[in-house]
Amino acid sequence: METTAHFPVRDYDLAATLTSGQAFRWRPVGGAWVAVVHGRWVQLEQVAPDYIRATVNAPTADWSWLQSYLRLDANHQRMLATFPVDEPLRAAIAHCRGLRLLRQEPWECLASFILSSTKQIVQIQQCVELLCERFGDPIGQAGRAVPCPPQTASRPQQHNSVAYDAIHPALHYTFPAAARIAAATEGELRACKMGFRARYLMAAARMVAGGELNLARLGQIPLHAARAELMRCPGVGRKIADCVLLFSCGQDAAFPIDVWVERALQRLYFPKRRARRARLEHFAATHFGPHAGLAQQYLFHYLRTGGPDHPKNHAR
DNA sequence: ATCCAGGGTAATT
DNA sequence: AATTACCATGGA
Repeated sequence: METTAHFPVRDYDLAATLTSGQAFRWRPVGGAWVAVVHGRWVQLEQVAPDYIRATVNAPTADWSWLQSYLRLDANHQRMLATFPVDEPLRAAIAHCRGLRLLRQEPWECLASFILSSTKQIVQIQQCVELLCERFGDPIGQAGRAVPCPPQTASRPQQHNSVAYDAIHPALHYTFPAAARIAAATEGELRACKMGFRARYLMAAARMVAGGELNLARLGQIPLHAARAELMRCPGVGRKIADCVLLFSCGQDAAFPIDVWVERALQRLYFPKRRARRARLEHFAATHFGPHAGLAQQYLFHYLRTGGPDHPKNHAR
């Protein structure tokens, strides 16, 4: 049993994947990335283009939880080969070939994206972290128990992770279970800066904790059925439902359309006249193939970090 | 200061 | 069947 494991990879850009707006708890620490996954503290580092090193805080024989999370069994080349050959996708893939999808824990993913509406990614990160600090369980990097978080744990230095981990290397929190959120009050949730989303999160937590909404089933039923199931939650529309299905349920045809992707589809595929949302949804469902969700992630990442619309490229 | 952010909902046109 | 206001909050 080891606390370190090495995973051979090909076309896996760890940094791009962990910062592409699908997961919100990864923080840079030196050249590595730290988060809590499946209740365990874990540090990941791309030690070479074809190797990812994982370090955990307790001797571990079974790494399947991490292999699943990183989707290490996915055949990335084959997935890219299913894409239609068009210029926007070609440019997006050329910009970052190793962008991957993760398979996160469904409840964490659902809760996080309920908090995402009309928020910037940095804001979502802060909100999620605050939620974990208030309602999650403290765990230690070194595997030792963390008896009591410091009194000011609610705002540990703005989450500047590098400095923070150097000073308090052991302080991390699990993502709170649905039952824990359901047992809180809406006021306590609002104190985590989630505003009007507190009511939505509470409702979803009760549905999940009460067994009324079975997240584990969402990956095994047709996409449209899974989507409808998630949209029973107040505050969860098609976009958030598709995010949860794509980022945590392995529904690879799910295609969340946010403001960035909508602009991309509009400008790149319907430059002449304005296409309605329903038109874009139909186009996405028919044009990009069985791995449409990955294509969506490529367009999103490209537009946000280097595409023609990016500020650094002085474009409009 | 004003605008906008990985939206959703209910109220108006 | 389409727009519009509103929801809290913080960063740009």
